[in-house]
Amino acid sequence: MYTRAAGRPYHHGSLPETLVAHAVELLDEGGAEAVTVREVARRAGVSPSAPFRHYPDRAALLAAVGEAVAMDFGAAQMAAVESADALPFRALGAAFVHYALAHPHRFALLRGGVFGAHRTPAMEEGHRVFVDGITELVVAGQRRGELRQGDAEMIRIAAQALVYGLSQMFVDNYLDASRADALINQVIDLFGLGVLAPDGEMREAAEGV
Amino acid sequence: MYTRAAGRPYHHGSLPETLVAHAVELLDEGGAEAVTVREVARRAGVSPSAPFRHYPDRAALLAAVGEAVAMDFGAAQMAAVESADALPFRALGAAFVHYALAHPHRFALLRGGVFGAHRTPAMEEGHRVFVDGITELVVAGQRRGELRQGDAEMIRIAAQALVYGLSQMFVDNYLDASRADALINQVIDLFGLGVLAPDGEMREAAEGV
DNA sequence: ACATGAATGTGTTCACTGATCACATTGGAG
DNA sequence: CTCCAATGTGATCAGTGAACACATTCATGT
Repeated sequence: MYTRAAGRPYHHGSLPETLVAHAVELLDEGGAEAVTVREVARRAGVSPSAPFRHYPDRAALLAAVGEAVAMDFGAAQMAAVESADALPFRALGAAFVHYALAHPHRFALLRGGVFGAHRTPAMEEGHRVFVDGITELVVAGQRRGELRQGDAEMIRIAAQALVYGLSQMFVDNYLDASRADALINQVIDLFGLGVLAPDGEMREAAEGV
Repeated sequence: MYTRAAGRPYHHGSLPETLVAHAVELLDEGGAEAVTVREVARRAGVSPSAPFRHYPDRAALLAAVGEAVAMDFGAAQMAAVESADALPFRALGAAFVHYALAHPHRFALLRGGVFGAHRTPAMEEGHRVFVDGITELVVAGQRRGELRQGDAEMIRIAAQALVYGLSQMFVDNYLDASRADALINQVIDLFGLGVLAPDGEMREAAEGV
């Protein structure tokens, strides 16, 4: 049973935003499966069916949470690339992994949202901007002669996969989070130079293509 | 209400295995969340509470599913590395991504299982063998002068992150699965050579460390 | 051969969840 | 000031994980 608190007026005023805020809270506490419509309603001090006025179903609520989280993530990435005097790639990669480490459950949601198939139209745009920005950075690096020539899009994808996978490994406790910084730097260095031995036959054969 | 089918004997005989088999079926059909204890019981033709005799709770059943899937995955990886005459890394990476593409839901489960924090003791051993095998391959490559010197463990982690992230991107429909083979090869090539331009200043500075 | 205890399956029940719907309340447009 | 659309409520439904007492069967020792 639910009975409205005495003080609060019948109409909440800004329920959608409040719901999302509490949902993010629950997400951070116990992952997506802990985000139950009822508990969100409970925290908002509202009846169990009230959220359905604003979100057709639980998935829609989670999608709204995904959008909110995506905004926050995007802002963090922007901040990182701007505060980096040099080596923007390293800064971006580190910021990406750090966000995943700081908010593992948000990262899991982003995986299915921003980077997944469940992108809402609103997120589509932000994501495109983000990705295009990175590709731009790659092209600029190529123009300066720093980065290898070739399909910039493909280079971006490889870099993204690397950072993405590294983040996931940390989140899954597969790697020791306390060694995160050192590992990130080593992995990025390796990605810069390549795993093939310098002056080795294999490298020269591959380079000669 | 549930009533036992007329023909079947009271005791099933091999319920645990049957339950896991049906659970894997459900996993492939609709992901982990589609694996409900009741539906598994239903398919096994057994009462809703029967599974709890063999698995203390749903999580334990899913763990058993994880083990079964891990075996299958491990076998696929072994087969790939053995059938590869040369370039075992490429074969391994491709097999990894292909498994993820063929069984996206299994891959998601493995993420939290084999590669995650929820490893059962039984999986721990298999995983160790797998990882040690890869590190061995790296060390062998270094001895032959093919691969760059340095911490073999770190090289393994980087390669794993790359393949892991690439798999996830395909699974999440972030990348076009029909272009998988070409992309895998390009990304692995890039990982071999490194993204820094050959004969560039940045590479020489980094190499000189 | 047979009794008996352990293992396994059944039925029922509970609390919780997502979802729906008729109804209550209220703010704002006219 | 009235009425209506938006918003919140309460009750209810089916499906879920889980616990429990009970039923059935298997296996083991004598």
